[in-house]
Amino acid sequence: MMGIVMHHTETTMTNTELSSGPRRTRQRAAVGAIMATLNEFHTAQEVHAALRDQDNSIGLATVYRTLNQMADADELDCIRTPDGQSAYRLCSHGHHHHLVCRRCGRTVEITPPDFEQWTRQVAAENGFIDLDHELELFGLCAECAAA
Amino acid sequence: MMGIVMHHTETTMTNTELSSGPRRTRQRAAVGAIMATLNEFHTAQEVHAALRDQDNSIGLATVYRTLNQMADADELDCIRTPDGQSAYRLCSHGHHHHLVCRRCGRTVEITPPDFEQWTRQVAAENGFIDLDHELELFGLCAECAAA
DNA sequence: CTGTATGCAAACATTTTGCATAAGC
DNA sequence: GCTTATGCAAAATGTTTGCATACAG
Repeated sequence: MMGIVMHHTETTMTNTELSSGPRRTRQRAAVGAIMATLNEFHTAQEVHAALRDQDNSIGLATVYRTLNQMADADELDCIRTPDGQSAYRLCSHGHHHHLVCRRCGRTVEITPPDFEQWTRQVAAENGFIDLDHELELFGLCAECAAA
Repeated sequence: MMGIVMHHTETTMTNTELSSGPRRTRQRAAVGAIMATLNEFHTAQEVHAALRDQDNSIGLATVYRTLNQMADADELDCIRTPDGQSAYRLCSHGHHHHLVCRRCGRTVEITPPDFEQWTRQVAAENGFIDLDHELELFGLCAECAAA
């Protein structure tokens, strides 16, 4: 973690970080493809099961790794479901937020007025940088409320 | 779970559910007391550790059970932290939100303008009831940014 | 005394990680 | 041919549960 000195004379990775992202593998393509077809949030387990069901099974760990990476790369949005699982969805066009039914999981996209701008202002006022935020509303949708 | 018929002639619990809530035990009092002193969200593990530190140690499972029960009884608010733990806080009268440094944990209380009112409006527009929400901002505070 | 609450340890579920192997570039 | 990605199984994590015991009412 500290003070490790590398003594080998030359690395193979010559050019300055032209490494150009992750390698294109069947598994990564499969995850990307299936995420493209899903419009709601889904857990890693669900994605894994869905791939298995379409005879394109890949390792569960790989699903977790890939989803994490895609989320880190801002390709996916990630939220925590009320029961504590991570759920992912294709990240379209800048952050957005959701109104989620805590029973059936139905989600509605919402856009708070002036929200992003307000977060920047608050952060600036308090000397914070490198801002991120999390905003979700939870409730019972009409159907679940009726049932 | 179903169809279990009790054959003993009389139960001890005579009157119609005058059971009057949970029993008052040292452990439950300890959890209640410590939650009363905390103004931020804290996980079960943190509560357990805090009690141990003040030589009032109780079982971890009991902490989980008690917090769950208090949350079910609407005595505590519960959120999920970004890393997937449940965090509890005394259920106060009008929610507030925070700007949290993701390095040192320093928190600043923030009050989005018209936020609660806006959430009610959005929920109503979408037929959602029994609303709850979660809003936190994360960033690097000035000190941590300098370091 | 009766039944609920506790503590402990084991069970559980979800997610992460170590390591040998396969595969991309 | 380097090096990254994968799969598997094991570890780690956070939480819940079964059961014998302690204790509140």
